[in-house]
Amino acid sequence: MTMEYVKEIPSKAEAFSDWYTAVCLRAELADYSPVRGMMVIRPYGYAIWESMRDELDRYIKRTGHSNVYFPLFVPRSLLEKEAEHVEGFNPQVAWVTHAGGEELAEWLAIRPTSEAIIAEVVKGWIQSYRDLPLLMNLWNNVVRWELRTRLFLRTAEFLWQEAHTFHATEQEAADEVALGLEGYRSVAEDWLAIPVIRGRKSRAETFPGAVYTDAVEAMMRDRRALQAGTSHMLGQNFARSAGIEFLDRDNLRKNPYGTSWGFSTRMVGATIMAHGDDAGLVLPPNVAPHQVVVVPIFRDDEGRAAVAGAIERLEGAFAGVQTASGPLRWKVDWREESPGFKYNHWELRGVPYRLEIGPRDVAAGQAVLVRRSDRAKEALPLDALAAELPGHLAAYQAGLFQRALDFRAANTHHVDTYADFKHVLDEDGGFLMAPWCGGDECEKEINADTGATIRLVPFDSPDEAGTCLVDGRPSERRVLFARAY
RNA sequence: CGGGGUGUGGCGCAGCCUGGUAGCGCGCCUGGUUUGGGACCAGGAGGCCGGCGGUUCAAAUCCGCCCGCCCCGACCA
Repeated sequence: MTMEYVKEIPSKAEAFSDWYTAVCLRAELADYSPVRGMMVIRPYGYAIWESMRDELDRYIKRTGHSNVYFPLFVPRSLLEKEAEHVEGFNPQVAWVTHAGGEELAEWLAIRPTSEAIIAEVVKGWIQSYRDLPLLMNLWNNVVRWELRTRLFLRTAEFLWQEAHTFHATEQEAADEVALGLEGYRSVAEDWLAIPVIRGRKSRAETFPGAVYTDAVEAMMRDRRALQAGTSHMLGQNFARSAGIEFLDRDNLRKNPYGTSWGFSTRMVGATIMAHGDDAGLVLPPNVAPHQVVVVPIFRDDEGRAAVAGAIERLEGAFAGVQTASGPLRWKVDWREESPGFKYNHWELRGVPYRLEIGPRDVAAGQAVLVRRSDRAKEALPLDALAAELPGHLAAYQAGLFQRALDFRAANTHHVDTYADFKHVLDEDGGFLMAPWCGGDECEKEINADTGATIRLVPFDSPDEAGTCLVDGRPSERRVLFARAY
C-alpha cells in the first residue's frame, strides 16, 4: 500500500534479506569495506549506536561498574587456559603470527572476547574478600572470523560492551547476571521499543566456559528470532584456570565467582528489522538522530520568506524542549530539492516526525505534522508545537513498542506435537512454545530437521506438564523455539 | 571447501552469439525554469570493458589460466 512511494528498496515482504541490506546502504547506516566481512559504520548509523550505547553506559555506571580497557591481543597460552573456552572459540579466532618483521615466539589472538586476559590480570588485584566485588566494563571491538556475514548482524569485527565482574559468593554472581540482563531488557524495550523475552539458554547454546547463559530474545518483522544480549554465569571456571584466589572472612582461600555480559552493534540491525517497513527505516524517537525534520514548502521568494520567518520563530520555541532522550533533536531541510524528494529521503531514514510548513500553513498559523509509522497527518498551531512534540514523541515510542508486542503475540504459537511444530514453522514461522525434555539429542534433532533452535527456556512461562516433541519424555514447561539470526 | 551465477564510468545494466577501439538509465557538475509525495530543459565531466596470456591486420566480444564478488549447503553477539 505504501509501495507507490518507494523506488529505492525491495519490498520487505517479498525479500526481507534484500530489503534489510538495501535499507542499511540507502539510509547510509553502513557500507562495505575493503576487508571482507568487516563493515564501515557511517555517521547516521553510528549516531544510532551511540544513542543505545550511551543509554546502556548510564545503566552500567548507575549500577556501580567502572569502565576500563584491556588489550586487543590475547596471548595464545592465556586463551587456551580454560578448556571449553578455547574449544568454543578456536574456529573463530584471528591470529597475529608476525610483528616487527619477525615471526612471534607466541601467537597473539585478536580478542574474540576478553574473559581470558582479564582473569589473568585481575588475579594480581584480588587478595581479600574486601577486594570484591570487582565490577568492570569494557567498550571495545572484537573479532570473530565469520563465514557468512551481514551488515550489523554478523560481521567479522563488531563493537560491543563486555562487562566482567568477580564476586565472593555464587549468589552475588547470580544477582549480577540478572542485573546485566535487566540492563539489556531495559535498553531493548524502553529505548529501542523492542519487546524481549528473558530466559536461559540450553546447554548447546551456552557460552563456552560458562556455567549458564541467560539472554533476551526478540522477534524481527520476518518472524525470526534475534538474541539481543547475553549474560553469563562463569562460576569459578575462569578464576580457577587463571588461579585467582582470595582470602574470605572465614580465613579460607577461595576462587571468586565471575560473570560476563555483552551487548553489541548487532542491536542496530535489530532496531532496523524490528520496526522497518517498505519505505525504509522506522526509528524509535529515543534513538533517532533527528526526531523531527522540517520540510519548508514555497513557490516564490515571498513564500520562502514567510516560511523562513515561521521556522525562525520555531527555533526560539524549540530551544528548551526536552524529550525522554534529552533535548529535542530537530533539523530543517533547506536543500534545493522538491518536497516530495525530501519526504522520501527522510522516510527512508526513519525520522519519527516530519513537519511540513508552507505559505498556506503560515497564513493559518499552523504546520502539518506527519507521523512516519503510518503517515498520519495532523495540523497543529505553530505556537503549540513546542509543548506538543514531547508528548507526541513519547506516544510514538510507546506505539512502536506496542505494535511490536502485538506482532510478536500474533506470531507466537503453542504447539504440542512434532507434526504441528513442523507445520506451523513452515507455514508461519515465528516463536513456537513447545514441550522439551531437556535432552541435547532432541534439541539437536529438531535443529537438524527444521532449522529451528531453542532460543530460551523462558523465565516467565508457567510450569506446564507435557511430553517432549521428539522422544515423548516428560517436559516441565514449554521452551521457546524459532529460526534465528 | 562442494554446487550455481556474475565481473563494462559512482550505482544499475545493454553490447559479446555474428570481432572494427563503447552505449543507456540513475547519480554527479554548470546555467535557467521549478517546489503541498521522488520536477523539467539545455550544456558538461567521468570508462587501461576484473587480471595475465593466446588467436587475429584488429579483441569488451573468440580461446586458456588466474582473481574478485554474489547466492545455496556444516558454526556464531
